[in-house]
Amino acid sequence: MARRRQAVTIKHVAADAGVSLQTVSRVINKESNVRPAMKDRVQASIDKLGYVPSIAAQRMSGSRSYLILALNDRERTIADWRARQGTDWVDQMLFGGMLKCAELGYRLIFELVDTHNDHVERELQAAISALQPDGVILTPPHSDNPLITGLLRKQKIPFAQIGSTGESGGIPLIMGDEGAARTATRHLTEMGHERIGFIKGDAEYALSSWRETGWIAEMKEAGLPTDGLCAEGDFTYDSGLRAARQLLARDPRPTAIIASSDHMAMATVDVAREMGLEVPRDLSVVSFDNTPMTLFTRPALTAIDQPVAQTAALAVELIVAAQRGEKLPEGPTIVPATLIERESTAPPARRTDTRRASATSQ
Amino acid sequence: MARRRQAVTIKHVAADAGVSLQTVSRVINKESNVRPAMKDRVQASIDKLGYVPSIAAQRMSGSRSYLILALNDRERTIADWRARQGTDWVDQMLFGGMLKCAELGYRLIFELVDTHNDHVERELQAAISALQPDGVILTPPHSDNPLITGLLRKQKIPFAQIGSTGESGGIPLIMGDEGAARTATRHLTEMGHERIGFIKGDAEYALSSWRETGWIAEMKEAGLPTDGLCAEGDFTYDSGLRAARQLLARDPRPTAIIASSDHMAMATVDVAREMGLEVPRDLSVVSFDNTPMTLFTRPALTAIDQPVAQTAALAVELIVAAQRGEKLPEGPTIVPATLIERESTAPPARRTDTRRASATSQ
DNA sequence: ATGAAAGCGCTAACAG
DNA sequence: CTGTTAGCGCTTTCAT
Repeated sequence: MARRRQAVTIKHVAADAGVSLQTVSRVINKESNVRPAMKDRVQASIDKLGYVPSIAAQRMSGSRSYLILALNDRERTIADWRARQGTDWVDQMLFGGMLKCAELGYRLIFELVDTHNDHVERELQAAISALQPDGVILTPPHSDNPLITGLLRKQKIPFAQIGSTGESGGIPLIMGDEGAARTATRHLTEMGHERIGFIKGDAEYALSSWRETGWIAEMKEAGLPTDGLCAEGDFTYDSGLRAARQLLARDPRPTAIIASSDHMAMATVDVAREMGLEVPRDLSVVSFDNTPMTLFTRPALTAIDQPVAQTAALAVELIVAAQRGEKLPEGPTIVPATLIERESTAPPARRTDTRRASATSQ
Repeated sequence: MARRRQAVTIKHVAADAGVSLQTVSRVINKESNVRPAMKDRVQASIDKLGYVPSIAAQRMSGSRSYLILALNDRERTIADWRARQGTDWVDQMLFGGMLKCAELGYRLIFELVDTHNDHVERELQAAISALQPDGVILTPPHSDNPLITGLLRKQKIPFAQIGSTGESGGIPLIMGDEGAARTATRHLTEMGHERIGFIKGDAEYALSSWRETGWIAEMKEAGLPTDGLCAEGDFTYDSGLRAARQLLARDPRPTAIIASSDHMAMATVDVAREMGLEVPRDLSVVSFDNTPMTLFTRPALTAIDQPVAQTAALAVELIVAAQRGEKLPEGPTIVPATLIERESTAPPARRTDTRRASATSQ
């Protein structure tokens, strides 16, 4: 086993530029106390030799590892991978997080943790000890896990909490779930829908209740009832089936349903079809998440897009800012979610409604 | 900026166990020359203190970084992420690669490179210098990029080449593309199809021609013609549209088409529908890749599954084995791809064929 | 503004 | 089998 050494080290650069190690180090770290002429000379040597600092060595002596850990729920992530249904969550996390990291000279490390396990602390501590990350990104449903946030706070590692309002001392980021639910509801009320059902997401996720709150608020403002129009779900297709059956069994039937996940929306479409209803003619469906499947189902689903990539990028930015001691925004950073109109929504068919000219929205 | 030190170091363990640093190191690295009693004592201290070695420090002195780099094409990966179509490639790479790494005490780092760029070498060298990985996984279409393989060979970093037969000195792994194409073809010939079209993949990928070869070989063995039944494609939906139009314009029309990607298969289904043909009644379609969309299209696509996760896991295993100086298998490791039968294939309709009883295969 | 010295946590090489 | 010594490449003091 040959001992592999760094090809070009700071020493080589120092020798080549005829300066001390410190000066090179200062240039690398963009410290201010280096004369421009000196800096240029050193930079020239760096470029010439193709020198890149070793992260391991930087971490050994300094305080930064240039590593950011993105923590995700192991069980759920693996289940998604195994199902091969392409939820796109991981991809979008990497898309936003990795690229932003690269931009800032950091590196994103994707990591799984057993949230439900008592060993979370041990497991997380192991990852931290091994990697010494400069920051951690927490994702639902464990953005507020006190075991995790407590550990990070104690170790003074900056952490972003996606989908949390941030009572636990991290940097909170939310994807505007309440507003998104209002947007979805308004989209339907403006088309003339009055009985709009809502299928909740997994109660373990804080965003599930935010979405419900948004729906209720918007319905109230429109002067529409919500009693009996809310069904329980847990994001899965099967739970969507149950919830949709429950809602569509009502008399009068809802003319539209908002589902808190694409899978539950797909289940709703399937239940409707089973009952002889056509989407969107007899039932409009709006889903949450905008995962790839919304493109391939027929009709394609009108969905609330979760700006996962953008949120991950922002999380990285804020962590780096925190790490540098910069001032952070006050409350939670809200990344607004937008509605993508596809083919599953239309004005209600059987109402006396002047807007029913076109059956499908564009 | 507080200087963050390791909470528990090898020193603490050594002190706690009353032994030298070296002994602890030996226990960590599972070296054989430690007496069981001693080893147990040290292990007890490790467990008690919750000690985890710092990979930065391990890398600094030793020869291993316990990091494996998975290299992917930047342009294509980002395009996929942006399109949000959930190709699942990244997920499956992580699924297989990350979990296997975790199992072996390694960590997978997902990295993007600009293959078409002249800076590949510089870029890769930078990643290697910064991370000092113990191994690298190369993925199509750059598994055989001589700039990359040359660099890795020179630095004596073990590397796996997914989708390559390994003339460049790496560890070759292929997903049995030729056999898979034969399987797909046989699936159709056994149903009674005689005019089976084939849509090629991007010529930049070696596997594109392997698949073509398999189709030709199987057709030949069945005594069926292939002339004029092969159309160019590049994996994209649009290229699939063109290729399908070309094939279906022939007279007599093919009764089945094998597409080298799911997107091209979906395009084929759309073209068929446009021409008033019903899938699978009038045209059977088999696709390659088995990405999530095959589940959501109607009809759901019969597809050749690419065992990406399994291949990535094997790549990690082989790299670690190489790193440890173990002996590797001789030729390319072939991970067989399997056919997943869904709804897009059926016996041809207009033939005098005894097997036409059921219109759709299960 | 620049340089010299002292480690960071760990392992390779060598003793005993 | 176990311990000692000398760095790995870099950044942090502290001098100059």
